[in-house]
Amino acid sequence: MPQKPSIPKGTRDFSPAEVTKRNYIINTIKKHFELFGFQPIETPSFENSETLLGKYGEEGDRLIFKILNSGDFISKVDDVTYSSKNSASLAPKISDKALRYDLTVPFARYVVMHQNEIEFPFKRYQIQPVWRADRPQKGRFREFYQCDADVVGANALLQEVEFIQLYDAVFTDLGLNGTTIKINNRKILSGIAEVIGARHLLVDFTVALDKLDKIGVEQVKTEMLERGISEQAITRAAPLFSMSGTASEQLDQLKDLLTGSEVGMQGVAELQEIISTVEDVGLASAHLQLDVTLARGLNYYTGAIFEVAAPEGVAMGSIGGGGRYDDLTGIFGLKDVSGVGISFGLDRIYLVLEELGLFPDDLDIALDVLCLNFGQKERIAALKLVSSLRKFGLRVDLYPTDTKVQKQFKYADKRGVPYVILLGEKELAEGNFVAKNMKTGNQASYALDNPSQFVQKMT
RNA sequence: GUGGUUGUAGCUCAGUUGGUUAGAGCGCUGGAUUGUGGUUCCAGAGGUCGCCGGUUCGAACCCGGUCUUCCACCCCA
Repeated sequence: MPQKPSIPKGTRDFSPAEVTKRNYIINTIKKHFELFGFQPIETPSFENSETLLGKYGEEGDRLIFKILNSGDFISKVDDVTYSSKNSASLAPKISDKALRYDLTVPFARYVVMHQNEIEFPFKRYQIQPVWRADRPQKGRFREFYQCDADVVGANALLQEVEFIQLYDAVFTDLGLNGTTIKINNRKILSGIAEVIGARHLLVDFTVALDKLDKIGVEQVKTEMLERGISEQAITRAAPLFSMSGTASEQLDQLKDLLTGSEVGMQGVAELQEIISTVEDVGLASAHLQLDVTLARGLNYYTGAIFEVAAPEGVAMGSIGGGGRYDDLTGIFGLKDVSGVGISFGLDRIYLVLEELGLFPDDLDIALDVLCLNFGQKERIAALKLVSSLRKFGLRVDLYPTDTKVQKQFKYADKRGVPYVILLGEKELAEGNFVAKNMKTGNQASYALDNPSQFVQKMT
């Protein structure tokens, strides 16, 4: 019995038209990464489990795909663990490898392992798939691509500015105008937690605060209470819930709030410098927006935090994110290497471009010319013509069999080929070929020994 | 991991309180048309109704389980 084919939940096949569109996005991102001086690296699809586990918090560990050991792995498990039926204790005994969960942690591992060959500051980019054992929903998959650019080994706010420009350059080039680059600073969040007396609850505080635009003030307060933050502390943090005005006005309000916190004031100063530099330089199409409620889940960010929102009116989670992490490589034994990085969410950008109809029209033309097949006698002349046209850089194909002309035309029409060449008995005898423009229906004939005339005509 | 939702032809979907042989549009194949596509006309192929089990004389329809889709939560790109 033939089995019904299927693919795992949250994974996708990509058809030619989709791959073409994805490549268009990837190539645009890659182009700008390189224009900004980033160099490509690649790392393995799977890492040793200990490299990944514990780096993304408890929730993250649950979402890491674990790879079963090879061989008779179950016989090596001791009886107590085996009969305990406890996944958490059994997993490490039967799995010592796991699929890459993001590109940042493998990059940190790469930097530490190759520190002697690297020239710092090291700017690298990496475009590879990552895997998460998550429940799929809109714009969320279990296998998806991340396009990351990071720089490590230099600690200057100029880098934050550069990443904002990079976001702007890529989204402008893609025609995606009106994106919002939200920026915040982890130090400000720490400072606030400090001055309201909830330092030990920083994570709970930020996770709840992050939901402000989604669930509203009252529910955020409720969630903070549930997470153990006192009513008094929430009252003190109240100015945050209604921050408004320009970036510099908001920064002034933050200064008032954070006067007692050294780290908080430092965050304000950093943001001030980044924002004013970006204002001086200017952005092409993106808006930079200070958003004090921006938190981002990952615990390793220590300074600036970025998140990019699609233009207004497009219902989509963030299409990019990033930030500064002062000590990412520390967990692998290399101290005092700071880094900043951003990530582009390829799959989500695809959905947004699709929704707004921003993919170039000519992207789905995969063949410029189809030469029809008239049979044995004309074959050699057709093959010669096809290869000489290919030398002009045209994408040209010869229909493989000499079926009915009607059928070959239908094929050309369906593939959206703009030009069809007819080279039959008549043309061969006269030493020329006929080219038909499929859009206008016009046809003209050209000398077989001078195909460049046709090439000039079609461009 | 929690809650909900979806699954019928290649695609989008109908299908009456459970009742003979499960339909439509689009697409596909062939023909009208042996050197001209898109439009039109004619004909044809294509289904274990997601899968497993149960109830029933009888199940696409009711019940249970399972997988899948999409959505919300958690979290995140």
